Amino acid sequence: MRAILKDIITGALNDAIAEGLLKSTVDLSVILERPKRDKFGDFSTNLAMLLTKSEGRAPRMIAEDLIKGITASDLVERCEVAGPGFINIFLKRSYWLSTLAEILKKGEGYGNITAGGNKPVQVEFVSANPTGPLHIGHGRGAAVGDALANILKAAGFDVTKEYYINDAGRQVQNLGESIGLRIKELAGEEVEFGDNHYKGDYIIDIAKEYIAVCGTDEATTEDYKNFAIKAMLGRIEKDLVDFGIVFDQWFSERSLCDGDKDQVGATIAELTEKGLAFDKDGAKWMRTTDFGDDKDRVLIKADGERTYFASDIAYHRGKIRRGFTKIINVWGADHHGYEPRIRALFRAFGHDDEMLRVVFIQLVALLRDGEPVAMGKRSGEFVTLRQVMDEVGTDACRFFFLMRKPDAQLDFDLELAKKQASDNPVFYVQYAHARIHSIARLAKEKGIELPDTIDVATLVGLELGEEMALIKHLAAFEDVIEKSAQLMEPHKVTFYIQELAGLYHPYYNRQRVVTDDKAQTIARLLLCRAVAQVIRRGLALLGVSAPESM
RNA sequence: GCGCCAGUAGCUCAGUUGGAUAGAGCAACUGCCUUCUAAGCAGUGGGCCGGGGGUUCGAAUCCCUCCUGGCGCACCA
Repeated sequence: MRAILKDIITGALNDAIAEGLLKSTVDLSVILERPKRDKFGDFSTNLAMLLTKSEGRAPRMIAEDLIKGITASDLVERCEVAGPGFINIFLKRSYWLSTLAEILKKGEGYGNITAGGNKPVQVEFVSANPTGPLHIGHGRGAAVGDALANILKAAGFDVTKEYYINDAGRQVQNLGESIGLRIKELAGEEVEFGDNHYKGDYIIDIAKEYIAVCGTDEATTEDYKNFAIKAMLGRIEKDLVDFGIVFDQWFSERSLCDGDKDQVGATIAELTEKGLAFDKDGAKWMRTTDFGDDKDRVLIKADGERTYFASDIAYHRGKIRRGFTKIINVWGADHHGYEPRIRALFRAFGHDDEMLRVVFIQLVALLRDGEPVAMGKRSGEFVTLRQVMDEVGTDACRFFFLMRKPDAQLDFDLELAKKQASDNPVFYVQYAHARIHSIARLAKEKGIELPDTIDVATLVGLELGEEMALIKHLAAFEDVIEKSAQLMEPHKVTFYIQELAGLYHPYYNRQRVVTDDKAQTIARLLLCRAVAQVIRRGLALLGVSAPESM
């Protein structure tokens, strides 16, 4: 739709130039916006104001020369110059009705656009260490990552969702040791835990599982570690599945340094060859400062052990090699200091680091009736995703995680999320959907049949201002998806469907859909169907269900 | 000290290639159920867009500076 309008305006511009009214040949990309006020039209452009410099004339005069060509289009009802030189465009009602017909025709596919050009994109998210259960911070990352993946898919990208498993290195070593200690303890031995050991109850559970499966024979920390990683990942995957998230790929860090195909070693060797790695103080470093980092980074420590960063350069190198043209990492905001070195890696290997996009997830502050849940601002770290999910349900949980832009701290009120009233946004939106289905059921009972083919004539019964407002909002859905994908901000979809529900409820309250006026009833039923369809699709992008009755 | 993110209505937040009178939800107050779900709707009040400079026809938006808050500055992951 936007494209059609741009064509109209560009056409008007060219006409004006051809007639000698304008002289500018500057290639301006036409900026179209949806004005805040109805009286400013369905769309407006500031093109004339942008041309003042090159034309050397007042913007309103330039605008006058442009509106002739715009008005000539048969989609345009009228077109006027306003304010400092805006061109406000009003489209014909028939245009909007045909748009609604189009939306209905596309059905569930409405919302799919081609902006992504089918380019392969990877979204890596959650990637929590398999050393403990997912907490609500991970949950927010999971909700954002998954919604982002859905939105990018709708925007026409070829998306792969990936979880990076940190199954190598110190942390999982600590995990193995922790299990070993608990097993000894269970056997009645006196044990002492170190600061680095995991002491949660889940460790005891896994220790018991180990005994049940493998017996009490002497075993190595390596055995415990491998068992525990598997057990933890099983729990994490279960949490995620129950949260509605299924990954395309689980990528093991360990697989990057498996003996014969040691990609970490190979990547380090390559950096050394390029002169980008050097030895200092008994350690091997990467010269990340050459690529914008504020200090160089250690790859291999003086004790011979590799750093996490060493694995990560091999991992990201691999992402590029796997052919992804856009690489998205969803990280906790506390990792933002890590971004420059990863960016450095892209540039070190001659890639445009623009292909990397890191989405940072801010903390979640859990509240109950407005009061902080646990002491301390990091309460989110101590509450598991499972607890919250079980308490408020996955729908409310996911919706709440997506109500704010990822990089803004989020207040999550558990009582509000459970509340079945209009001040709970998730219920507000779902309720609009359920109401429409309720009407549809009534219509069906009354034997009202909807036509198979829908055109403008079918919809002429829609003539109220609030009906046009609904249609125009429906028509904006694809723009929202494009923008949301482009900026990697799923909350735009959340806001959009809240607005849509906010337009629908008053309409429902004021107007009756099923009446004795057959033609009007059918038109209104179709409008309702379109609203339900878009709400359902929007909720689906967020990973939230759309119940047909509540 | 340096870096990143933020500061918009009482609260939580939208507002992103600079646009017209800065928006929404909640909370508060006042109304609305013989009618498709009142789990809803209508109305009212509410703002030096953190402060100060600058850029220009125009700034919440861009630049500089200061203040405040969060986070990060490992041979941890």
